[in-house]
Amino acid sequence: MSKQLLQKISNTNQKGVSVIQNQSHYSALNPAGATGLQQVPPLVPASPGGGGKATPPNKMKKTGMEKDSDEYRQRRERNNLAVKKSRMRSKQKAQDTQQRVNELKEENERLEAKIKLLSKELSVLKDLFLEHAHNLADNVQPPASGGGPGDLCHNNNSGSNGSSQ
Amino acid sequence: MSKQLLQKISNTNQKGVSVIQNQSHYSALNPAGATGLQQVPPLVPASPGGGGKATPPNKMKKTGMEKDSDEYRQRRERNNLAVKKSRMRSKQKAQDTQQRVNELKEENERLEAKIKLLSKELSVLKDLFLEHAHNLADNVQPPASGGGPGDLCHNNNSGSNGSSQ
DNA sequence: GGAAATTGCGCAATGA
DNA sequence: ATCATTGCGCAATTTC
Repeated sequence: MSKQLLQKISNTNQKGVSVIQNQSHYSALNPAGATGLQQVPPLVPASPGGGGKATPPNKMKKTGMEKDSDEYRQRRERNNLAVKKSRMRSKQKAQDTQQRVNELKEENERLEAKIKLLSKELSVLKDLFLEHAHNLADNVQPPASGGGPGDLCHNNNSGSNGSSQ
Repeated sequence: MSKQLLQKISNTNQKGVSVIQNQSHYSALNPAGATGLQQVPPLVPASPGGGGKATPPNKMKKTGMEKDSDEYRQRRERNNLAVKKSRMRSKQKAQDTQQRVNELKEENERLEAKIKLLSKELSVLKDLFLEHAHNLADNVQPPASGGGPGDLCHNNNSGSNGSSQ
């Protein structure tokens, strides 16, 4: 709502000379001379009438480049098609990329969850090891007395894994 | 990469004078047949697509909506600006998304590597456990004999995890 | 050199 | 009513 004032006023002239140059030929409205200040020669003058006003830069590659030309129309149509196709592709690509992001994010979460799980398992096992080590160090080796912490062989690990997914 | 630049340049320089160059091709003179490719007939039967707006004999809702109107010109200019801005953003967004994909891919690789590592660690520890259990089951419980596989207390685990990122 | 593909840009309809 | 989005066509340029 209020931040478009400083962009490219460069081409937005405001000196009073609105050089709005329509490169069309029709211009009964704006016959040459009105603006007087007219540069930027249209590469495609396409000036048909050629009456009095000389459109000097008649630099068309081919004679007969007029808009009514079959050649022209055909080319335009082809190009329009190509443009459409290209844009469609572009859009699709962007979409695919976005989807890729989603997939990757998902997988990322999965992987992190797995890491968490593995870390936990590892932690448990290590604790068990430490405990065992302590028992050994304390020289406490009761064959199978009370249900103390000496019962190391029971691995209460859940299904453990080994297979991913 | 350099295409845009060149384009811009071609449009602006060469004269040093920034002219608006309002390319309203097609227009009054443009006959109807130009492009029959119009799926959605606009409320205002303008000429084909793009900048086509003319069909001179037209009932615009607003008197003074003609091209020479100040109002019109102003609106157009504003819209052009908005369009440009929007497109810029769109492009930027696409770019960001692409970058995001790359980042995510990288992180995924990292995570997978970590998983691999953790899995390996876990595997080793489990093997140790099994071995120990075996020894117990075989009733082989040498207190601390030679450096056989019974040396369970050595945890060659490096710092490994604990910290993320 | 030529055809298809990109790209920047403007217009108009439409959405918010 | 204003700005933002989007589809479309044109033309210049690039790519093949």
